Amino acid sequence: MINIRQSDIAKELNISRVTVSKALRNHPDISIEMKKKVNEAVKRMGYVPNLIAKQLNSRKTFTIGIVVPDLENNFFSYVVDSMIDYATEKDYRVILTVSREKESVEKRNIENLIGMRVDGLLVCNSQETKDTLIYSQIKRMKIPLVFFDRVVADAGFSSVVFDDRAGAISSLDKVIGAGFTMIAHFAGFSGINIGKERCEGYRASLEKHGIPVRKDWIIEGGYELKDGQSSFMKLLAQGDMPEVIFTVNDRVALGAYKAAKEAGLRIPEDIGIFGYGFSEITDFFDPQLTVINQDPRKMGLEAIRLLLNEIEKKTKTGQNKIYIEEEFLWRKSVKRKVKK
Amino acid sequence: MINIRQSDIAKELNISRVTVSKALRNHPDISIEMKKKVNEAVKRMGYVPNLIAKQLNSRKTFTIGIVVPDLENNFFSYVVDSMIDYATEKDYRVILTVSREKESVEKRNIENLIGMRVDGLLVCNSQETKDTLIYSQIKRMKIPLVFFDRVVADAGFSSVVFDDRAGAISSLDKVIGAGFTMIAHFAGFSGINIGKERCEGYRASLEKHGIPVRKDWIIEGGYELKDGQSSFMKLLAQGDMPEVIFTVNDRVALGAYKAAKEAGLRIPEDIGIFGYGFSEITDFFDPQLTVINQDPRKMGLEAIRLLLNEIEKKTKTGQNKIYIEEEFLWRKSVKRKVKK
DNA sequence: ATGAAAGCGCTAACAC
DNA sequence: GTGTTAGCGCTTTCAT
Repeated sequence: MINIRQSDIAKELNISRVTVSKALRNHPDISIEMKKKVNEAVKRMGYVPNLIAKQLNSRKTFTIGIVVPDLENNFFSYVVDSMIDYATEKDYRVILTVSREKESVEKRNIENLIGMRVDGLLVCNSQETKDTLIYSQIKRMKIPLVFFDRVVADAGFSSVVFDDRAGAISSLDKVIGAGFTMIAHFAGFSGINIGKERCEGYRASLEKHGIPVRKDWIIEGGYELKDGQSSFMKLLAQGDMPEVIFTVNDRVALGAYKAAKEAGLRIPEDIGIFGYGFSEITDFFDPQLTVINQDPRKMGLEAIRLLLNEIEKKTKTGQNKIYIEEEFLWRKSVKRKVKK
Repeated sequence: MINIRQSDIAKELNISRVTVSKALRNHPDISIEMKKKVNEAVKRMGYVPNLIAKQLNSRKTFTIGIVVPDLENNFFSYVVDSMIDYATEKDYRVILTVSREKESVEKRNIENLIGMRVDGLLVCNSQETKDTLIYSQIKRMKIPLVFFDRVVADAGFSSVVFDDRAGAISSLDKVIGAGFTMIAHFAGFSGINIGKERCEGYRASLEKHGIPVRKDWIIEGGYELKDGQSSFMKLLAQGDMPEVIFTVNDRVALGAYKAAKEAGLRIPEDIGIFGYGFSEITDFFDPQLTVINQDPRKMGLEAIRLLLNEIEKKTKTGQNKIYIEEEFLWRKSVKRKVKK
């Protein structure tokens, strides 16, 4: 690698390195002719300023560190995309790391990013994450950090999350409002937060409308396609079918689609299906999934916005909790019984 | 932001900063007891080494700069994911930039990454990119660079690409081998490289098997869903339907799906559809698309592997051209007429 | 208007 | 074993 330095330009022009530095930063000290000369030499010699050196003595890197659990999950790739978009607009760079849902990797990534002296961190925890020591250290070091989607509670950092319980309730309200009362739920595992809140919302809405909550219609499984399939099979085996199924996420919904079709049931004529997800993916479903849409771009944007504000001290650090509104998109996979 | 430096530890322990530096790097000079003392202080005081300073005098950053045109395109997010995977494994970091298919942004991103003194670059050009000046400069600076997917030819860099023409031919061969002769093609625009090669492959295979190429069965459109729909409508309007449609990519295929279903045609019973794409997405199609699979992870992995080898001088720079094999996945959207 | 000196946090080379 | 000196490429005083 060949690198031209300011001092090379200085030598070439027989001036001091400081003059070059000032000229490059358009310092009023320097005469216009000199600036012209310098800029010319810069082009001619192919000088590219060394940001590392600049960062070292400014103690500001214009770099944001991102930690996501997994990029294979398209949700996160959209989140990251929107973050980079905004960062670029504001002249920040992004170092992207992936934890593969491993607590140890998450920790290593964060240490690495701190070592790089990023100006701030955007973190979505891995599913494993229990040990919050590193976060209290970040707090002590006063490094701005914003959690998104998954949060270490009580660590004293700002966060951007969805309000799952509220989203579930308002969606169920709509489905019930459209004339349905027989609604099953393919839940995740009640252990994990995400599944719990959605399930609670489901129960709350039914109760609100005086619809009895049937235990045999809440089927706990996992969060993957196969879980949707097996839950559907289980439901079918029980014999007593609901009109609509509310699924904990889009992969489970797709599993339900497959199982339903294999059982010769049409969607939405024979069985309606809706659930959590995000529109970019569920667009592909046939029929398009009626979805409680969690917009990854909104989340990414709010998170990095908040972080940059905290970095630039426009907002108090660690005090903000933003809820991203979920949007209910009524599409093809559920058919209204009652007109709006 | 609060940062502890080696000198702070030195002061605390009443020793020289150099001793700290050496102890931290486990230098044989230093006694075991001293190392213990230092490491203890490190923990206690929350010292995190400043990589910026380290990079400045080692002139090595262990950082790779990536430029992709667009992360919304899931293909690229998988590519990036696999790159980060491998980079992390080899203790490299990744700065990720997105050009949004803009030449100007691509250029700015690259300059930025060079300024950060990344050890190497992984670049997929924007669709606009014409001006190759920056690439000749990179060549002059001897910065290792590997192009992937889209390449600036003759810039003297290594590259990793798919061999579209070959992939199309071998796939068409298989479809023809399964008993089909009436095969239409929804092409992109012949102006763009990607569409051209695929179309050439289509023609070449038909000709090889003595099947006349019908001009009215090569329908040029764009690369988006709506283009697949309109191409299908056009085909339908012509009245003379093929048995199978070969589409230039998966979005066009999905458009064809939609239009076919609306026209009351069943896939694959009434019409078969297959095309370029990648399996992660086309899995969602109903029925699953028979696809010429371009594996993004393979591409990402080969690209960063090659780059790291060039960085570490295990391979000559700029001399390698790797073709990623495309894999034909025979799935549900085309039904064999003849047994294998 | 131009330049000399000092320092950002770290490491390599060379004393003691 | 431990410490001193110098330098990575840049910027920020402060002289001239």
